Amino acid sequence: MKPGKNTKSQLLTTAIQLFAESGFHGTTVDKIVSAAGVNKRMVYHYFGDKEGLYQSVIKEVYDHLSALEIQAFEKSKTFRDNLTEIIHLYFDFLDQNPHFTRILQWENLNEGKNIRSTDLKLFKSPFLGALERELNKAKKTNQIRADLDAKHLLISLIGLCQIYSSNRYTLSQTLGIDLYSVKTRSLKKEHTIKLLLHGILKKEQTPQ
Amino acid sequence: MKPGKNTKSQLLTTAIQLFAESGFHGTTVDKIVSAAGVNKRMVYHYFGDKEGLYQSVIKEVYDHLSALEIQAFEKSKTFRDNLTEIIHLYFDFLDQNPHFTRILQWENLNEGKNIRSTDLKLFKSPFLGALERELNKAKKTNQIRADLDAKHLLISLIGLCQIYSSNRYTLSQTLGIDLYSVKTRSLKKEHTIKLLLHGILKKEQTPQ
Amino acid sequence: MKPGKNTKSQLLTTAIQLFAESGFHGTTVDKIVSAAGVNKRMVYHYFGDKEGLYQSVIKEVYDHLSALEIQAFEKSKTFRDNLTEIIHLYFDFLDQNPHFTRILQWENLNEGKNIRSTDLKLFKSPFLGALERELNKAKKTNQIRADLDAKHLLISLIGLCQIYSSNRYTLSQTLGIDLYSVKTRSLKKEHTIKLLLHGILKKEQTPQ
Amino acid sequence: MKPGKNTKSQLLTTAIQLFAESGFHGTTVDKIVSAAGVNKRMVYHYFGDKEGLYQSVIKEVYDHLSALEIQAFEKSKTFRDNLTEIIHLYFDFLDQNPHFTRILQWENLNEGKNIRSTDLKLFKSPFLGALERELNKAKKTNQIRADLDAKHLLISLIGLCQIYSSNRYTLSQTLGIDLYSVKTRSLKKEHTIKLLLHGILKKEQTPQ
DNA sequence: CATGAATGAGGTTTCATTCAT
DNA sequence: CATGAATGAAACCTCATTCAT
Repeated sequence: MKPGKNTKSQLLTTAIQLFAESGFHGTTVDKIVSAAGVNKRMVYHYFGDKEGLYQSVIKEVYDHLSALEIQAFEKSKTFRDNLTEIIHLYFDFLDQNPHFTRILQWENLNEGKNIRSTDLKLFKSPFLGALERELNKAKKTNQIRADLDAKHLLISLIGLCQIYSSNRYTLSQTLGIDLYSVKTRSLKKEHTIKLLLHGILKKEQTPQ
Repeated sequence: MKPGKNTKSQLLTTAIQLFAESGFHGTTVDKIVSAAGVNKRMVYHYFGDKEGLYQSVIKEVYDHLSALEIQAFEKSKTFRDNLTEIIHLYFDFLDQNPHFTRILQWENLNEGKNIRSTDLKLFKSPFLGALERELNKAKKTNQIRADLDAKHLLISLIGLCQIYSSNRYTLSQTLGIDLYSVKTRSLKKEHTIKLLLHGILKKEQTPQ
Repeated sequence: MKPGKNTKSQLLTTAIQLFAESGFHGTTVDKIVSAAGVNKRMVYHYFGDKEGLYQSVIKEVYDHLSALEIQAFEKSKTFRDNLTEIIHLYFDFLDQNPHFTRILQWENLNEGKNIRSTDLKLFKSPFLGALERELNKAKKTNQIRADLDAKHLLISLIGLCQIYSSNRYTLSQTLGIDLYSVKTRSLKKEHTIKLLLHGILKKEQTPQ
Repeated sequence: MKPGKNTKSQLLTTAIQLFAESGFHGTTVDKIVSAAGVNKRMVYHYFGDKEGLYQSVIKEVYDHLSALEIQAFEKSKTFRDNLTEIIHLYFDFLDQNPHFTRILQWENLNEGKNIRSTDLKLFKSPFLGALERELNKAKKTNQIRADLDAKHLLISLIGLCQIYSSNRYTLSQTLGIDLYSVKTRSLKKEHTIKLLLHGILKKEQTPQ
């Protein structure tokens, strides 16, 4: 293993963590290099400047997200089970990868400046392709409403799942409940799955 | 009008705008006072420090949000119309008050540090009370699923609406569509209302 | 009682305390007016500026010191008792007026800038006159060494007494004893009186 | 010589001078770096903050003082000569190291805040050990009073010598003499030595 | 490839003082 | 006589970045 690679990946790993925690302006190069245990100069050697490091972080996050698609829609059979599965998958992903989703939120607040300026142009949602295929199949077999648009449905799915983490603190405040108690964790899945299935499936397919 | 009040409110207004745009760390006191046209010292006179100003901004946002409840669930009659109305209201609010919703998102990323440290403890969601009342009425008349929980439903509603603005830039990127074109603006409302109504209403009540 | 006088004296009292504690540069006008409970503008009204207030403080301290002379050398009879008395007096004065002696120390460190620029030119040590008279009497009666100079003796007396308070903290550190324990308080008096009496009196007058 | 060491020691040297002249609050970081000819950032690089620099200065002063003991009580023979020698030494030290003694005085006025917070805990007076040894010898040979305590004697010695510099300006003012004229410089030594010797020695040992 | 020192611009905050009423 | 708002200079400190080795 080349020693340099180690320094670079160490920087990237630490930067993901710190940028996720505090955003671009809330993190300093000093904090990153000190947490990573590498020399400050190395940031400029490997990434040009702080912004270069940040963009590498964004790219890393997107690459990580891509891996999701591979898992989705592979095991289950019926559309209904597939949708159930995907919601579980997405909730679990959000829980297990808070760094990555936080980075996306910072980036959205920064108005996507860094997404546009990188070579991520071609990136597609990891779910979209799979969802479109499944949706078409289900429409043909008359299982779901015919007017459903895959993109909007995907947006809704993401919104329904992400809101629990993205607005975790303000919702806790205004609703007076802890969104991350064990109890709530299973309740939110159940609620979301039911809502989506009822919202999508034709009447005769609707679960009790 | 007292002379000092003007300076203070000028600072607050400008701070809301700039904190909304760039977050706490992305904004400088210098930028704020220069945009507000007041002396820098006044920030410390009225708000203690930068963080005090930020907390006043948060408080202002919450106070503004409270005004929403007054409008909700007042005009329409049936539950179905009421829900439709509330979604329109919420989408419109998000569109018309990007500053306020952005502030909340920054604050969520900051892990709610400032929400907790202020005297906003007693704040309740402006919609929750109204939604709970409507939900109970609709359950009694057998219009909706009996297992629906008002808080989770509210979370879902917020998630379905907010995702279009909160993830505007990453979604545009990954789905390849402009979420704020005129066409999409009406499509998203239509889609969301249908999804929610189907998701909630009993089968015989479901719209075609 | 005029209300203005009250404000002025309130400022002066508070300023003595704060300047004594932290010196000229360690104290702010804001702290003084806030502790005094008066409006900031009043400092400039009554004293011109911060330095004017400081000089008024110095003057107040000197005036206070003058009152000492009245007490000294009045009650006792023999020179020996008189000297004993004066040392007691001086130690007690230092203990009871820490503010005043501290002010003098700050001023010495400031190289006497404010002493010289005020109208304190004519001020004399409260002890010097009395000491000179006593010394002359004692020399004539052959009680003490003939080569003693009143001024140097006074300096030594001040030095012997003041060192316990002026170097309180560094001495505590380097000698490992608390200079302000009850025990030390009487020991230091005893020690100093003996040292001075032995140092001054002719052999046949020396106490055992 | 390492490149950085130079900047650090340059800062320290300049800081000793300026802190001695004007105290902690009377000196600014800007003045120090400009006088030292180094970049302001270096203060924070090497010392953390202004207070860190100040504490390093205090430590430097103490370390410097330690060097005194080596010289004391080495050359002369009799106790009387030794005491004479030590007073000369101390007066000379005060004259030659005004910076160091002033720093101690500032620190005493600051109530020893920085002495206590550093690792100077173990520091001992450079004179105390030597003085105790000499005192014991002299007591055994019946040269001095048996009731003399080394610590109080040391305090008195310091007080007798230091008062000329510590109260230089107020004494000049109130006694009307220049304490630093050539004439006074030798007079004060003579006076102090005589006073101390008379104050300590047994009668038959007392000088004429 | 790696390091610690160095830099200058700019950040937040505090100061003594003055203004308007 | 008294007040709170306002001011500009300057204080302490931090930033991203570069230099010299």
